[in-house]
Amino acid sequence: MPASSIRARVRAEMIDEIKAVARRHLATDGADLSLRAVARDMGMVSSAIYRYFPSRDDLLTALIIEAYHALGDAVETADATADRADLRGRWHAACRAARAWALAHPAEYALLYGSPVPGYAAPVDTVLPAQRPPLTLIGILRDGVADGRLTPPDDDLPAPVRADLAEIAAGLFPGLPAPLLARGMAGWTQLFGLISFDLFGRLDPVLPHRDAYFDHQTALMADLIGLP
Amino acid sequence: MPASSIRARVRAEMIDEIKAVARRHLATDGADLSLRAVARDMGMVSSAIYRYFPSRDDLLTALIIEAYHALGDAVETADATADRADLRGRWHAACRAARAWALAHPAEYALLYGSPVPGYAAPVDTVLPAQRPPLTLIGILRDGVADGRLTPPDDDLPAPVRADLAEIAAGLFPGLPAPLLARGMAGWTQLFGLISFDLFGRLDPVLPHRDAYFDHQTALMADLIGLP
DNA sequence: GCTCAACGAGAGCAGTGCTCTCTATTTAGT
DNA sequence: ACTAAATAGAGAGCACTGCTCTCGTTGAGC
Repeated sequence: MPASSIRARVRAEMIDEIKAVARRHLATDGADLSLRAVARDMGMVSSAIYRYFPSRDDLLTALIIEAYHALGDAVETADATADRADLRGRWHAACRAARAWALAHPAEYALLYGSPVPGYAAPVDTVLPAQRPPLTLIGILRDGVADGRLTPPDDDLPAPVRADLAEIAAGLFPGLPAPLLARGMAGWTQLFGLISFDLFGRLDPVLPHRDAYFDHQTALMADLIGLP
Repeated sequence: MPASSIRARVRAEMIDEIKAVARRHLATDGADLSLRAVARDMGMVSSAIYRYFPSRDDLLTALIIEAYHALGDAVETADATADRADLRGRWHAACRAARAWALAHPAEYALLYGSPVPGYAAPVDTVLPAQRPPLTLIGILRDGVADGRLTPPDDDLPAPVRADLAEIAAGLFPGLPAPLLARGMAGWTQLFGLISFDLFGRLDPVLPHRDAYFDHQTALMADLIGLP
């Protein structure tokens, strides 16, 4: 191993440590990450951080990508662990995994799905990781259609909506009918809304039994989709 | 009119103007409201603002309450304008009004439904205004049950969920069965998710026909609820 | 061994929310 | 009508932020 790589390795470790400290700050102090506080925690001066991240937004972007992957991993492994033939079981497992991750990492979830930071535009690097959770969910439907366990609905969609959805399906879920894709996206939208309301304290005072409520609501969407 | 009230009137006008300028800043600069910038726009120095609002959070709270009422007004009048007997028409009108208001006031919507500002806890004054949109939506279901146009579903809810929902119904929607309330809340959650995805740019590149998509998705929820 | 890039420290800039003090004005009480 | 008190605004200042620039130091490649 050439000597040059030790500097590169130290650099990579520094980047990792900065991200780790920043993630810790997110968890304790909330979503407004202070670069200077991160630097202080590392015994560095704030300008030194700029050797590794050109700006605070770039650090945030790195954290966002990592968070998307963490959430994606959680959802995908939950789905993969469930019985492949049990579509409804997979749906519930994936939904519960997403909610569990969000409850365990509220600040990171807010980073991903909260209101966009003013002036911050999500870079292209984030769009693929961001697609993983919905891709997993709708992948369940595609599997169901493929092996005949799930009979797609026959909604009459407005032509332009059907065209848009058909294009999406052609690119990501070959063979998935547009009406079913629409219902799957409804399920994903619902999942996001459920977790957001849960996390941002919109229903905890009025609904003490939130786990059971969540399960029932995701079951409603499973019904809408037609999961057996 | 006693002379004392002219000072009070000027004060009220000042408060209104501060809120108006702040709202304008929200619309142009995004959600991170700068108190100093508002003061500059009014030809005042920043400390003078503190004669009217004890802190930046209090100014934000005032804006939030106003925004909730603006959204609530939009949704309620849309519902009230529609044919009272046409439950599905009322549902769509209310949903469309909420989305239209959000698209017209994205920064204020983000203030209401985005990730909570770190350290900012919504005061009690906001909870009643915040309930207006979902109250309107579920009020449509209550009306439907009351006049027999809407037959409630017979889902078997987990006992604790049924109890929680029954308590909510007892307080806000007497006579509304718990399973129907659950479906109505699903519709509200879905509406929030739809608008958020739409507003925060999560589906505009992939779904050009967003109006039609929105209508179809809200129709799906109307189906789930059972609106005729 | 020399050279140049990388690194960290430090100072500094413009901006933020907020507090405190000081002055002018308006209100209220006698 | 005069005085005392409440109110409004200005200004300075504190601690903090992201970010830029300059300065030595250190380490890697030739």
